[in-house]
Amino acid sequence: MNLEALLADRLSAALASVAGGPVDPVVRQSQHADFQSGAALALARRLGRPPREVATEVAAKADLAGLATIDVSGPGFLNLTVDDAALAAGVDALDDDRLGVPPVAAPERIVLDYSGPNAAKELQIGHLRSTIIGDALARLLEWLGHEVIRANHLGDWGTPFGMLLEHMADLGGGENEHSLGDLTDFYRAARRKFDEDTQPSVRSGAVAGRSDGGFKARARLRVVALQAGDEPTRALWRRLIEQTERTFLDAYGRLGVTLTRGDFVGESFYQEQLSSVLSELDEQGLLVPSEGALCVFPAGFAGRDGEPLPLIVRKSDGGFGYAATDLAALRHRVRTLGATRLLYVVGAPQRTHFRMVFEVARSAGWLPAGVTAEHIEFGSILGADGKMFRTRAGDNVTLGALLDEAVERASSPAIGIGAIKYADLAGDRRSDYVFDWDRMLASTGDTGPYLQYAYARIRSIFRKAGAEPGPVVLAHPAERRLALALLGFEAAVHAAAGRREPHRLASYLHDLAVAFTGFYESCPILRLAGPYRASRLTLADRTGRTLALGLSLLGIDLPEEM
RNA sequence: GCGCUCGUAGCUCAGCGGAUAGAGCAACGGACUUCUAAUCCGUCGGUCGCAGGUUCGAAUCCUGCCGGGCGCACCA
Repeated sequence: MNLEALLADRLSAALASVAGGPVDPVVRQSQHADFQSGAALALARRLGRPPREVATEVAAKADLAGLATIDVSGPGFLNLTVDDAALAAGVDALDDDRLGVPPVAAPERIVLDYSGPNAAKELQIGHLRSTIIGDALARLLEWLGHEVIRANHLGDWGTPFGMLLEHMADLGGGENEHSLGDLTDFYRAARRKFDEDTQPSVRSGAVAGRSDGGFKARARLRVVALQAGDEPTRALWRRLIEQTERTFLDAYGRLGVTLTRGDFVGESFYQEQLSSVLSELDEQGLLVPSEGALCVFPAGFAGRDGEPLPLIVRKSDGGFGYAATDLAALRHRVRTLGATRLLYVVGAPQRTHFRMVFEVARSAGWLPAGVTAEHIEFGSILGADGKMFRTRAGDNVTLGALLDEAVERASSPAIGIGAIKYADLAGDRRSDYVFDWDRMLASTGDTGPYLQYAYARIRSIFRKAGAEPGPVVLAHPAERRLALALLGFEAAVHAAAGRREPHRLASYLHDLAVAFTGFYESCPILRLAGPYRASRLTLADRTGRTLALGLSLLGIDLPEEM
């Protein structure tokens, strides 16, 4: 049941009849009543009539029988107060698995690109937001009835693999798995060898020496071998990728993220499509040689010096960068996978990149009418000092270490990890946020534990309650407030999914928990007998269902007890 | 330099064209013989960065300025 939509429906009929055409009823929650509409104010101006007069006419024509009462207030607001009987019936009806929310009428096929860590590295805190936000959106959109194709765009290709594979070969070809046991150490060691090799060319080290001379050069050759399909090199590469995929899946499992191995489609997958990306762009006359590279110059992008900014499709050394891969992936997702909507959950700093990619794709005809691409950007996680969140030593924080600390501090995986996820999802994703253990683990306030606690109390009641829930009767103001909150679920889910803003759902759930806690404090249940007890049990039951469903859509677990 | 983005209560943030700007934290004062007090109730606290403009109405839209962040050709 969607109260707002129901009220808006009834009001828009009245508004249309007064205006002689469709008018957006703009029904919103209000402090002055359950809901309000300011539509008459705007309409009055259009009609050149006094606002209160228009409002009065709309109120008179609105058919709200059995649903709400309406009155004109202030300069011409329409205040709507929902009938208690309608509220009670609405809550009674929330007894199915979907809480009365129907699947969308027109499902889309959505490719949702998120997480995207780099192979051969552990997941870092830098991947946390993309993973958490992306997974919440995946769950939400899927639950609403869309077909969601999760795409974990792994960084499994490119220049760093030269040094990684060469280092791996030095260690004995990766025969022994534990050489990759700690990927962070492995990566660091390779990096160190690469950086410490200052020799300008391979020539001086060509005399098979024990010194590591020429590591850099060998790494470069290794990249060439990888891209040329050299089988021993490919075998090393596969081994490395398999190992890292295993560690990613472990981390996703711990985090409670729905990505599976089948969702892993790394950059390597698109390598054989790159030449045709190039040729199609060329056929359309979009490709421009510049300083040795092949570029597209989408309109409206200027660089530091005011010159047009290129999207570099092929580098001057003949290699392909991420722009080419992103274009290939986009084309593949539309053309082969048949997506009607592309979502990229990637940090805000890449905004320009995605604008350019989308613009070029449109020019190339890879984003036809009816297909949309959207960059779901998000801000950074900051430390208490307001700078990027790092360890004391200045290193990136690994996800494993972060989750360990969360579980230790909360002494419960569900609570610790839920706290991290909730903190990430509770604010506007575009804003940076400060990572603060004490705040996110607080049992009071807008936090995961607060919501989980409300749920645990409900479960506790039902462990003790003998009687069955019964029809809702609203007698206490706290019951009414809770009922109203319960009926706001559908609107919250649609707001969150429609704008790809999970915090709309998170903050709804917090409001619901607050309404429940108020009810819990002032409306005893177990002590009662008869219809009021049954009614309150129903209210508690619906709250529990809504919290459980809502939090599951955000990817947050709920303990039965706390 | 150009572009994008953000500046709301001491702190962390909602609100993004509508009625006296909301939460949480912190501070202060209350509430447990009562379904989990990991809770609740109350008080205190804001010229919504500054200045103009559009509008019946602006934290919300436009312009300028100040301040922070990010981006600006071969790393993704």
